[in-house]
Formats: sequence, C-alpha cells, structure tokens
Amino acid sequence: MNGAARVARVLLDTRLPQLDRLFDYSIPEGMAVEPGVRVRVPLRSEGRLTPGYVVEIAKESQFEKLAPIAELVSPVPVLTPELWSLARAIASRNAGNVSDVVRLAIPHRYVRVEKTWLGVDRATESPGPALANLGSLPGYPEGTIETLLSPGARTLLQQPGGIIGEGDGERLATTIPVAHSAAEALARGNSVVIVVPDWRDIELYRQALDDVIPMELLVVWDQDLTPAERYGEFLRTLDAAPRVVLGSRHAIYAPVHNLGLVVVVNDGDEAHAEPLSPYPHTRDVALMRQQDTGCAVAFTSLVPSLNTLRWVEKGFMTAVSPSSSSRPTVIPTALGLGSDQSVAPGRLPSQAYQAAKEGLRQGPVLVQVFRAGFAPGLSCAGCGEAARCNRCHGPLRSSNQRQAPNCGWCAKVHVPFVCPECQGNTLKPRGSGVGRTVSDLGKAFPGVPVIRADGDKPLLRVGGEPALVVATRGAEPIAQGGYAALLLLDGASMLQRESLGTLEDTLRGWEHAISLVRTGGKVFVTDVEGSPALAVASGVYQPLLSHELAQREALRLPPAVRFVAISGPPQITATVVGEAVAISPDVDVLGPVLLDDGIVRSVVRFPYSLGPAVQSAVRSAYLRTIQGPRAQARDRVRIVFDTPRTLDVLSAD
DNA sequence: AGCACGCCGACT
DNA sequence: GTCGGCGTGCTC
Repeated sequence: MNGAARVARVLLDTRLPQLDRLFDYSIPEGMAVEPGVRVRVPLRSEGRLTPGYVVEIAKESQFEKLAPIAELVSPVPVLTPELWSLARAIASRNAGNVSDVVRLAIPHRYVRVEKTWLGVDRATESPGPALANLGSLPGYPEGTIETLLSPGARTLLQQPGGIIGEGDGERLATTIPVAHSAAEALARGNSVVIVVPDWRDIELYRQALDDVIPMELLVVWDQDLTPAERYGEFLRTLDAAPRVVLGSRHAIYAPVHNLGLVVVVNDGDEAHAEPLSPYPHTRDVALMRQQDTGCAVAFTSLVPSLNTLRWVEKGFMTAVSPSSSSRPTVIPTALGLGSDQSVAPGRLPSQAYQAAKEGLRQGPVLVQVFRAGFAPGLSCAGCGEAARCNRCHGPLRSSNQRQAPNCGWCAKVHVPFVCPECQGNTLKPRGSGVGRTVSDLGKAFPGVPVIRADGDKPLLRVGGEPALVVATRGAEPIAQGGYAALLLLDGASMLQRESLGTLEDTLRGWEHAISLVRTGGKVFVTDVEGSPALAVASGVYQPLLSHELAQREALRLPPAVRFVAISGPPQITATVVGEAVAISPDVDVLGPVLLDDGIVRSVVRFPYSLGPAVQSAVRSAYLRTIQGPRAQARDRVRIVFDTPRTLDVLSAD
C-alpha cells in the first residue's frame, strides 16, 4: 500500500452530450496510467465498458466510491495536454461535445501499427541531416520571414502565381513561400503544420517541401490514407522531435512537438469547413492553437478571404505581399449583346476565340467552366439579378411556381415581388442550363484534342502539347510549362449565385486558373463587367473585397458578425433560440423558415464580443432539451456556428 | 444510449 | 397480496 490512492479523470468516448464531462475512476494497483492514454471504464452497469481517455491524474475525488478503470487499452498518450485543451476550446466555441472534437483529432487505433511504432527506438533515431538555413523568403521584402515566424505572429501572406522551374523541377509559385517558411521554422527546431484544402494541393505542396526538407521529417496526412496508415502517420507526429505535417482539414490537430508555425492555405475554400459536429473551421482552430501554444499562424492565398481581410483591417493580422509579381495579361470581354448571344463558334466572344486559336499553336489552352446545376434559387426575369430579400438580403425561394416567394433566411413573404434593380415583378428559376459543354467547345476547335477534367474525372497534370483542357472550377490540371492561354467562361452566371460565398469563390477560382498560365500567356474573361472585371484585369482584389466587407458590415452579415444556425423541430428550436436572444438586444434572429417536414431553421446573429455568452446559452439550452421529459432522439436540434454554407441550404431535401 | 428505480393494472 | 408496465433520471 502506498499512501494516497490515485484518481484518474476520464473523458468518455461517447456521442452523448449528457456524458460529455469528466468522470473519476480509481487506478488499480500496478496499472501504468498517465494523462492521454486510452482506457476502458465501467459506466453504471458493471457489464458494459465504455472507451475513454485519461486526461488528468488527481489525488482525490469528490465522489465517495470510485469504480476502478477496467482496462488500460494502450500506453500511448494520444490525447496530449495541448490537444485536450484545444478540444475544450473548440467544443466551447461551437457549443458542441469535447469528445466529438477528440474524435476528429485522433484516428482509430490499430494495434499492429502501434506495436511497430513502439518497437522503433526513437532515442537513437538520428536528428536528420543539417538543414540549409535560408534566412529569408525569396520574392518577399527583407525581414518577411522574421515577421512570419515570430511567436504569436498572425500573417496574411499573399502568394505569387505562375510556374517556376522546368521538367521534374517544375513547381507552382504558390507553393514556394510555404515550403521555404516551413524549412526555416524546422531549421530553428520547430514543428510546422500546413493545412491545404484537398489532395491536389497535398501533391503540389509535397513536391515543393521535398525540395527543401528531409523526407523523413515530412508527415503527410492525406484523407485518402487507409485508417491504419492514418494512425501510423498520427503516431509519427507524436515523436518528440520537430516534424512538418502536410495535410487536409484534420491535419490542423496534428499533435506535433514544439509547434512553431501553422500555415492555412486557401482558408476561403469550403473544404476547410468540417462537415462533422461540432463543425469547426480550420481557420478558427488555427487561431485557437496559437492561443494555447503561442505559435505563429500564416494564412496564404492568391486572393484573401473576407475573414482574413477583416482581420487585417482590424489590425489583428499583418498582410504581406510579394515584392514583385509577373501576371499574364487579363482581358475581360463583355458581350454587350445579352449573355446568351454568341459571335464565334462555341458561343465564345470572337476575341477570346482568336486568342484561344493562337494559344493552341503554342501549347495547351485551359477553359474554366462553371459547374452547372448549382444552388437553386430565383432571379428577376427582367434584369437577371439574383432575387434577394429587402429585409435581410437572404435568397428568395418558392417551393412551386404558384407559391408566393419567401426569404430563405428570415421567411419574409414577398408579395408582390419588386426587383430593387429594375422594379420588375416577375421571377424565374435560375441556375439551370448554364455552363458550356465539352462538345460545344470541341466543335469550335476542330482537330484539337479536348481533355476534360472535373470532379468525376480528376486530373492532376497534362502535357505541354497543344490541347484544349476543359475543367470545372477547382479541378484545373497543371500544364507542363504552363497554359498558353486561358478562357474564364460563365463569369456572370457564377457571380449571380445568391450564396454568400459567391464573390470570394469566383475571384479565387479565377486567380487560381490565372496562376497556372505561363509567362506571356493571355487570359480572357467572358461576360463580366464592372468592378469584378476591373479587379480580375488588374489582379488587385482588395478594393472590391473591402467594399464587399463594408456592405456585410452594413447588412450585418458574416464575417462582419457571427451567427449560428439552429435547426430542428419548431418547439425545441424556438426554446434554444429564445435563450440566445435573451442575452442582449444585439442578438437577433432570422427566421424560422421551414426546411422540411416538421424541421425549421433559425439563424441567430450576434457581434463577436457576445460570442462566449451566446455559446454557453445555446449549449445549456440544448442540454436541457435533451434531458427534459419525453426527450426523443429525433427531437435533437442541430447547431452550426459560423458556417455560411449552411445558409445556402434552402430546403432539407 | 442503456439501465435502474419507481408508483399503478391483471395475475398465480 | 405480488409481477411488471415503461416514464423519469443518472451514469464516477
């Protein structure tokens, strides 16, 4: 017997919100338990065992009789103190369960993988070859690297476009500053976490990283890995030595040693929004990790997101741009005859058609098209503008032709409809039938091979030979030597989507395609006028985005304000919403709107300063709804914070 | 979620 | 008189 009995505080691995807190258990004699290890514990009934994680060891408990831990599942402390703290912060910000966050962060355990990892004697593992200390960030002003890597720094780093190097050494210019920053941080003994939107980026950034850091220090967290491989890579990041972790979304949780820098690439890409509860966004998780660790955080992109631009404008973040940039000539071509008129084969403006023909003599030509059949909605039959609510700026909808149009956010009925642009009264459904077909374009350029790349037929690279490459936005392959020309089609249709993300998505999509064009290549944007045309021609997006941000401020739309979408059965939804609204007159509600049979959605808006109050009110109201009498599983409400995409869902079917 | 504790109908 | 209905409440 050795004096004080030890008590383990255990986080249960369960989806039940009522159990999402710590439970005390006694530690059986001789069981080697430390914070972070996986255990199995009895819960109420002696028979069933529940998996969980020990998060701390205490001297005593306020409970009289403690059940003992039934089993030490694994001696590996996977739930590190930093991860535990991060999970709590995320759960609190999203009014969700800590255990749900832990489930996102820690992959499933594979005994064989773990045994192999435990078998490696890491004490004798070599620290890796000496690294070149680059000391500066090529292409950026002097001192940029110091700004970027200083502890606690928050940087918005604008990436250069274009293609660098030749043959096997060909790289996207966007990847270079990221790779160099990572190498520099690593040389200083720090770990780096780089989070990119998708597999395509993982491939491209991996190449750039391979050029400047030793392969054995690079860990790649790919969504495509098998679960066993994921666990192996997770364990590699647990090593007590610096690593560079490259991955999508979930890589933001990598429990690396001595984290110095987090890089979030293209934070505006929707792939950074976690689709699983509690729906955290990479952007927010990155800042929460900074809060815990004091690491530097950098957001990199060709076009800043409204969120990061807002931070820059508030002085919360420092913007850094390349000292010089070479951008291809971009020519917007407005048709002037009405959007469906065509003056050349394949419905292309003649100028663009000529440029494409010319480009095809020298190499591949990229055609970016808009994915057809997107967000349903209504637009004015007179002027084609997206139909919006004059109260909250939400999209109008109607479930059938005869039904009066109402707002998808606040449910206001618009009878009669009056278009704010042209005073027209007629609405038409929108979004169908846009987008040019591959065969259309093929006919316009007889004899030229047409290569198609989209979500169904993903393609990372194409050769340097002349070919017409037709790609949907986001699926553009890299062309060897860069594209000779680029046509950006359907710009007007993209900009007319009523979604909140429209402008950002469109600009980012354009600039990404432009970054794949070779030096001296030509770019044509069809059917776009006004300030978007000016912005894409000059490559200067900031005034346009600042203006958009100011509008969001005036309309009280994100990211100027925070919001939470609460959906579920009307009664329960109203209860939860009511708690939030009671906090302050600065909290207001849009809706409820009917989503589906018996399911409504309300959107609660609030200033950032009221975040903690709204979060805890929503959480406690939610907990009461599941505890209360006659609470059924299907009566659950769904709570999603700060995810504009949830507002695009106009109906649940 | 499970499972136990708890106050009202038909059974050997 | 007891066995058991599943309504409410707790789980270290």
